[in-house]
Amino acid sequence: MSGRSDGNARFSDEMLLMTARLYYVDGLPQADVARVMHVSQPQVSRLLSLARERGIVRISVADYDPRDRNLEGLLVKRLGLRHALVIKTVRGSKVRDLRYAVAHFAAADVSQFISNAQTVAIAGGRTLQDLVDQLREPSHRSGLVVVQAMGNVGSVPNPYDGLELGRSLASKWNGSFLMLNTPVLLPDSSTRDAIMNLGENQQVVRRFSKCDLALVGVGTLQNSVFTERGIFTDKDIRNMTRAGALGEVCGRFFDAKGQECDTPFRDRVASITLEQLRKTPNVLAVTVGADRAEALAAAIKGNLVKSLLIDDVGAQALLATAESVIK
Amino acid sequence: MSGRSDGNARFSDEMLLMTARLYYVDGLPQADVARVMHVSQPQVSRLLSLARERGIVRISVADYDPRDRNLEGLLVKRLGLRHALVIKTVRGSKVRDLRYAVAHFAAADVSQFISNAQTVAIAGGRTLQDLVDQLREPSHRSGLVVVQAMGNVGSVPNPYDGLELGRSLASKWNGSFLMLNTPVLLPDSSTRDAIMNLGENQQVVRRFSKCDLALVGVGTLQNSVFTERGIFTDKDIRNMTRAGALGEVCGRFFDAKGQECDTPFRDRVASITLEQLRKTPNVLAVTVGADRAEALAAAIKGNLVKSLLIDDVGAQALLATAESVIK
DNA sequence: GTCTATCCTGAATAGTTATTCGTGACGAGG
DNA sequence: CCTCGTCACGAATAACTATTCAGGATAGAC
Repeated sequence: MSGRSDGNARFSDEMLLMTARLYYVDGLPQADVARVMHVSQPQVSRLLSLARERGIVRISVADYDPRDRNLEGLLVKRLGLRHALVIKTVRGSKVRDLRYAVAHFAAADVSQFISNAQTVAIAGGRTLQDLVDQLREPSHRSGLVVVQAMGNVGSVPNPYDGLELGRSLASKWNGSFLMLNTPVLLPDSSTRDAIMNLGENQQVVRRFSKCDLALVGVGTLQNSVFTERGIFTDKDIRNMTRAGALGEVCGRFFDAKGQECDTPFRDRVASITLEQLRKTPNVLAVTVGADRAEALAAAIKGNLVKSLLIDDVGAQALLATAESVIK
Repeated sequence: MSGRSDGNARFSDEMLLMTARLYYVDGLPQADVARVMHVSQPQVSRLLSLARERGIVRISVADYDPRDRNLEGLLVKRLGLRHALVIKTVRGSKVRDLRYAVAHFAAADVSQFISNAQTVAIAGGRTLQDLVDQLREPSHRSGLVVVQAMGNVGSVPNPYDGLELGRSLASKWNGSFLMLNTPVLLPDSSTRDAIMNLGENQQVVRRFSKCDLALVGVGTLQNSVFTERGIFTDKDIRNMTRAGALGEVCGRFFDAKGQECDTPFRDRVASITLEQLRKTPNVLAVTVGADRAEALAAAIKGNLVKSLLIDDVGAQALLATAESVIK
């Protein structure tokens, strides 16, 4: 609790001021400033960052609100969402960049959600990955428990699966992480039950009912974890379609009303159940793009999803879909 | 007087704002900003400079006063100078960098002097060169007449001789320049008079009496135009010393009282006379360093110099010299 | 006094930004 | 419809800036 408050006290304000003036006001390159100040160019670079730090130089940017409050309001009002985060995006971007932008601009708000929670369930997905990457714990708080919401897909660990995301999220909040130690899809219902009842997994399953917050993606038939990783065949997809499946959350498929579809897969999935999600106070779906509109509308209608983080184009598509259903 | 007021109107403020936010607030490198904004990195660079231009980004530096007002006050008070510009400098700098710094920080103030003048005489010297290099005409004014205060030294044109400096100064103010077409040192008095009376040079000589402002350097015996260019021999210097010479202005040597020394050189010099300088309302001496203190003190005492631009170390030395003389 | 441990520095260089320049798009004039 | 002039764009690259690293200075421990 002694000195050490500021960094380098050895540089006088006068010196920093002169350096800053030459660089920022007069526009000299650092090498020229260095000659005038009789120091080396690297030192000028250091002096300048110190000057910024000490507030001798101030760079202010007019406020930019990355959120589309208008669309957010519509989503909350028309779909009954608890929270909506709609991020403005640039048209024509690649999905990869879109995900990054959405995650970047939403990070601060999502951090709030997380900091207010005790227990958080987390699924997988690339937008979720970007989001977790961008998160920074706002204050040095501890006690957060993160649980993996669904089993692992395939045997190759993947940086955007719940396992990695959960681990990363927990470490950022200095919290603890509980993994769900099982493949997401098991050969049959009894095996599934057996594995989920193992002592270690019971730790996790018990938490599924006690989460304050779940972070999930929402998939479509064409674009779910199973489809993407090649676990589903075309035939499987047709079967699912026949069963009325419109979307997927945590490996579980649901219909237009957000009710879980009764298919052979149903009881082989190791993940938080839709019923448990429904009982979770806040379920934040994180998606990007317009192609998930129907699935999202259904998930929201079924109360599987309570809050939404999405790009503005996706939000507009979702609203359009919801409207057309009402008509 | 039509459109064309601002640069690129094709970029929305929204876009600039977002770019600026990502770069300045979030600290992303331009390449990353480019991906998010779906443009190229060079475009981000352009967007950012446009954002600064439009005031969306503001970089402010606490005011830095490069002048030592305290020393200036002392100089004006104790030596009776009209104006004193004392520039703060960093100890240990090379003379080259010192000259640059002094010129840089004084440029704006000297520009004022020049803009207020009708006719300006200019001598040579390296600090003067740096000064002229840094000058920018403040408003687009015309009508300035610049005259070369002393003949040329040697046959190799030199970028810090009056010829070049005068040409450069005049062009910056969109004024006209009159050169003094002669070597500074002639074989004898009659040749000197003959050349100075040539029609073309008479144009210039006549102006010598009508200058509002003269920009000059002040030399010492060890360090004058003549010494530096190898025109003086050691013997010449000894002769000068014997004649009481302490300093030099425009090729003319003066003693401790600022009176011109009566030496063989005296009548062979082609330049503005000391008497003409005395009658010039403002003579700004521009020097750097402590070694000219005595010469400066004498020049000021003799009313050859009315104003002074100097570094703080030089100013202090000058004050010390002046004090010791008084005692 | 000697030995660490720590900190500071600038040369070298990795990393980032600004500019140049060739290309292609667009529009006015033929 | 073609030609020409103008302009904007981004690839290449020049210019500039930040960081790394190794060596030297300094302060404190013994």
